[in-house]
Amino acid sequence: MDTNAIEKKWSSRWKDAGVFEVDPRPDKEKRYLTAAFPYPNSPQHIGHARTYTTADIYARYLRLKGYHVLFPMAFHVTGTPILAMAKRIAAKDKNVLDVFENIYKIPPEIGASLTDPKDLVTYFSKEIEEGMKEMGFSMDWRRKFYTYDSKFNKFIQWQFHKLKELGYLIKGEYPIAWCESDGNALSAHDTKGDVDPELEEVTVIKFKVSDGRYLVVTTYRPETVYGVTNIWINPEAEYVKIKYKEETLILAKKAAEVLKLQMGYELLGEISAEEILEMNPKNPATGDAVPVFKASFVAPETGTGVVMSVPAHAPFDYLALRDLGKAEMDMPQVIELSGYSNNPAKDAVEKFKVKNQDDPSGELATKEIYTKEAHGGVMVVGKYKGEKVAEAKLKVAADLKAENKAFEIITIANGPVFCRCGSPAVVNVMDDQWFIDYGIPEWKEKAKKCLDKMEIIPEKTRGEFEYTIGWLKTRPTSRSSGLGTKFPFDETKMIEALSDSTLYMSYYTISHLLDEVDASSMDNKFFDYVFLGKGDGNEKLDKLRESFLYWYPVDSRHSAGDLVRNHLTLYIFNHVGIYEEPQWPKQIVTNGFVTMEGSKMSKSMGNIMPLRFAISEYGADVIRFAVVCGADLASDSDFNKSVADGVRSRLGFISKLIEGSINEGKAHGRPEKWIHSRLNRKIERAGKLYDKLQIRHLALEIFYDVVTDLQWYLKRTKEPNLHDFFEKWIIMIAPFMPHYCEEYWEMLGHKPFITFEPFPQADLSKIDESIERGEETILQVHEDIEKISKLIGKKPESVSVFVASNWKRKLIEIAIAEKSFEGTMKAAAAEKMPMKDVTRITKQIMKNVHSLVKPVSQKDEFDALKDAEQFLSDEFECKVTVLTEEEGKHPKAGNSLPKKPSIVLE
RNA sequence: GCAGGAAUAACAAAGCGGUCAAAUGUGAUGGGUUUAGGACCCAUUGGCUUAGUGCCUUCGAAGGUUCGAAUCCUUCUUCCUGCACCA
Repeated sequence: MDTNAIEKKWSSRWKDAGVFEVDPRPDKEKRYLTAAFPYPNSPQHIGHARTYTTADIYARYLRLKGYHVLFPMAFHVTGTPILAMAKRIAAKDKNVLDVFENIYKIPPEIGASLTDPKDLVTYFSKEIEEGMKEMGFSMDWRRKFYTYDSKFNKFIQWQFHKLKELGYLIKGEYPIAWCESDGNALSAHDTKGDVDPELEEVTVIKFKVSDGRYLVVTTYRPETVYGVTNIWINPEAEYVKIKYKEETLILAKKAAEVLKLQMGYELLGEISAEEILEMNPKNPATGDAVPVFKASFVAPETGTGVVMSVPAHAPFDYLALRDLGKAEMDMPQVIELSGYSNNPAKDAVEKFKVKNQDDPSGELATKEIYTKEAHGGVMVVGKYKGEKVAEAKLKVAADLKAENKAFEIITIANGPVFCRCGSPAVVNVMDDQWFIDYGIPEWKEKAKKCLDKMEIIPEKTRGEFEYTIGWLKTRPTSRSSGLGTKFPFDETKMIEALSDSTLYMSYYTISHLLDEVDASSMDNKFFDYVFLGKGDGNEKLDKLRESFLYWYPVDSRHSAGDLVRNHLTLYIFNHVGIYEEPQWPKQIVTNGFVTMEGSKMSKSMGNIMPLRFAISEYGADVIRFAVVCGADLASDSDFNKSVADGVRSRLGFISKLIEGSINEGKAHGRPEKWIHSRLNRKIERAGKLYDKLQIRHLALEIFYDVVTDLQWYLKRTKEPNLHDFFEKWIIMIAPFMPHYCEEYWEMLGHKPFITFEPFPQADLSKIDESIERGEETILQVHEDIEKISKLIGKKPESVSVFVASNWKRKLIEIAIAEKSFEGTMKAAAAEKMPMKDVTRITKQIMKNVHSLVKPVSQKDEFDALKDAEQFLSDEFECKVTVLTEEEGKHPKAGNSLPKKPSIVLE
C-alpha cells in the first residue's frame, strides 16, 4: 500500500465531506476539546505533535463513542518574539537564517524575506496548518483566527473589562529590566545571548553620618547588622551624593547610575573617598558609630558600592580586616552555628586556607558560611535572639524598613546583562503597570473548587495545580510592546501574551459566525449577551449565544505539562472568575515532551525533526504512533528511528493480512475462539484506557499485543479467518491510525467513514477463560519440547505428552484451601490419594501456596492439547501424541502436573 | 534553598504486596529465507544447573514491616523540572 496516497486520499475525503466541521446538534451529546494553540514563529517539529495527537486520538475516540465532537484550532501571535524575530531577519541575523535553512529546510530566499511580522505569521501558520492537516487532526478549521485579529481583540478587551469590574485588575509599580538607549523593556529575546535578566531584591541599610545624611550599604543578610564593625568602600572608585526622599545618600557613582531609573533621585555632586573614610556613621540597629575602611573587594557597580563589614560571619570582611592588620580586633558574634566557634567566618577562612581578600578561594568560604548559617544558624543577639536565621532575616529587614532605617532596591542578579544594542541592562520601575490579582482569596477559593471537581490527567499533576493556585499572586498583564490586543484602560500598552490565552476557548464557539458582524459593533454589550446572557439579544446574537451554550464548557483541555504553572492555572482562574459554574472547565490533560534518539531536541544540537519532514519520511499514522506511544502521558517520550520502523513494519504486516483475509477461511476451531476471546477482552479494557488516556498502555494492548496474537494465531491455524476480527479491531485502533483504518474499512466493503462507526461492544460471551488457558498450555508445551530437544541435542522422532490426572488438580485445590503442608497432607489422605506422590507434589507446591490458582480440569487441558496435536507435530516435524496420565505407560508420565504435562521425547 | 517528579536488566520503558528473573519495544548474538543488501520469520540475551516444571543473586543504597517486597514504611544518595512576566 502506498502510504502517502492513502493519507492524501482520506484527508481530502474528510475535507470534502466537511466531517470535522461541526455545528450544534441538539439531538447529540457534545464533547468540546481544545489544545494549546501554536505560536507561529517557526515550523512545528515532532515534539509539538504530541499534544495535538493525544487530543486528536481522544477526539476520535469520543466520536466512536457517539459524541458530537468539536476540536478547533487557531494561532497565538501575541507578544514580542515574532516582532523580535522579524527584526532579526531584517538585520540579516545569521543565527536565525541558519536555523531556518538548516533545521527547518526553509528555502533561504523565503527565510530572508520574512522581515514583516505579518508575513512571518502568514508563512509559518500556513506551514503549521498544513502539517496538522497532514497528520489527520480532526479539526474544524473554519474557526481559525489569529490573536491580533481585530475581532479577537474586541473579545480580549471585553475579558479585561470583566476582570476590572470584578476588581481583579489593579494598577501599580513594577520593576523590569530596561535598556536606556532603546527605551524599552528587555526580555530574553532582546538581550545578547538570549539571557533572561533575573531581578532580585536587595536590602539597603542606612548608616547615619549626620542629620539627613546617610552612607548606604547593600546586603543580602540584614540580620547580621548587629555584628557590623566597620563600613567598606573601594578607594579606587568614585562616590557621589544624591538627594532621595528629602535625604542625602552617599554611594558609589557607578551604582548610582544603575539605580537612577528605579530610584528617581537628584544628583547632588561628587564626594571623595578620603572624605568618606573620615566618617563615623552610626549602625541603625545598635546605635554604635563605626569607622570606614578601604577594601579592594568592593565592586562599585554592585548594589550601592558600599558594604557593611560583619567579620564574624562574612569571610571577605574578615579577610579584609586581616589584610589591614586588624585580625585581633573585636568581632561580635550574631549567629550561632553548631560545629563552629564564635567566629564562623574565621573558621572557614582557615579551613579553606584563604590567603587574602583577592584570593578566589574566599568564594568557597563565603558560600559555605552563607549556606550553613542561612539554614542552620540561630540568632544570639538582637530582638530575634533564639530564632532561626531564615526567619530573623525577614523580620529584621521588615523592622528596619518600618523604621525608615532601610529600603529595598532591585538588582539584576545574573548581571551584567546587555541589550542587543550593546548598552547594559538596568532596572526600571514602571509606575503604570497593570496587574491581574490572582491573590484575591475568594477567587482562589473558586479556582480550588473548580479544580476539585475537575478530572486531571495524569492525576498526579493535581498537586502541582493546587500548589500553583496557592502561590499565584499579582501578575503583570500589560507590556510596553508586542503584538496582540491593546490594553483597554491604557491604549499605549499591550496585553501580555499569557493573559490573552486564558478565556479564548469561548471565542472558538462563535469565531466562524462573525463574517457579517462588524468589529466596531462588538462592544461589551455584545459579548455580555453572547457569553453571559446579560442584556437584550436579537436573532443574530441568539445564534451566537446558542452556539456558545451548546459547546461550553470545555470538556477537555490539552497541553504540554510545562504550562501547568502558568497558562493552565490561569485558564482555570479566568473561567471561574468570569463564568458561572456550568461553564467551568471539566478536564485538563497534560503530556510530557518528545526527545529525539534519547536527547532533548534543540536548535544548537541540530536534532530537531520538522513535523512535515517526518510525515513525508514515515507517513502520518506512523508518526502519530511514534510520537505518542513511547512513554506514559506524563513522561518524555523518545522518538527514534527503530521504533518508527517497527511501527511501520507491523502496519505492513497487518495490511497484508487484511488484504488477504477478506474472502477467506472456514476454520472455526480453538484458535478462532481464542483470538476472539483475546479480542473481546481487549475491547472491554480499551474503553477504560481511552477514557483515562492511557495511551501507552493502549498501544501495547491493542497494537503490539495484537500483532503478537495474530502471529500465534496464524501459526495455529491452517485456514485463517480474520474478517470478523478485523471488523471490530479496526474501529478500536482507528483513533491512532485514522488514515489506514479508513482504507481498511473500505477494503472490508464498508462505506466511509469509520470515523463515525460506533465503538465495538465487547461480547463477553466470547471471552473464554478455558480456551485461553488451554492456549497458554499449548504454548508452554511447545516451549518445553523445544528446550528438551535442545538439551538432548537432537530432534525427536516422536513426542508423547501426558496430561495430569484430576486428583492432582484436586490436590492443588486442597492446598489452596489449607495453605499448610500438614493440613494438605491430612486432607489428601482423607481423599485416599496416592500418598507417596502427594508428599512429593505437596512439597513442591507449598513454596508458593499463596499464589496458586485453581487448575482447569484434566479434560479441558487434554482437549486443548489434543487439538494442537497436529500443530505440534508440524512444528517439530515428528509425531506428537497427547495422552492422559492414566493412559501413559512411560515411567515419566506420573511426573505430570496440572498445566505442566509430562513430556517424553524419543 | 524551596516545591514537585523520578531512579528497574545493554538501552528505552512497564510493573506498584504473592502467578516477578521481572511485560513490551529496541539493540546484540545465532539460525531460517533471500542473488546480495533490506525486509520478514524463529531462537537466545543475570548466573548456575537440568531431558523442560530447579537453585542462587538482582529492580539507586542501607535499614524496617510481612509467611512473602521491585512493589509498603524510614533514612540516605543521585538525577530532572519549576521558582514568575517568558511564549
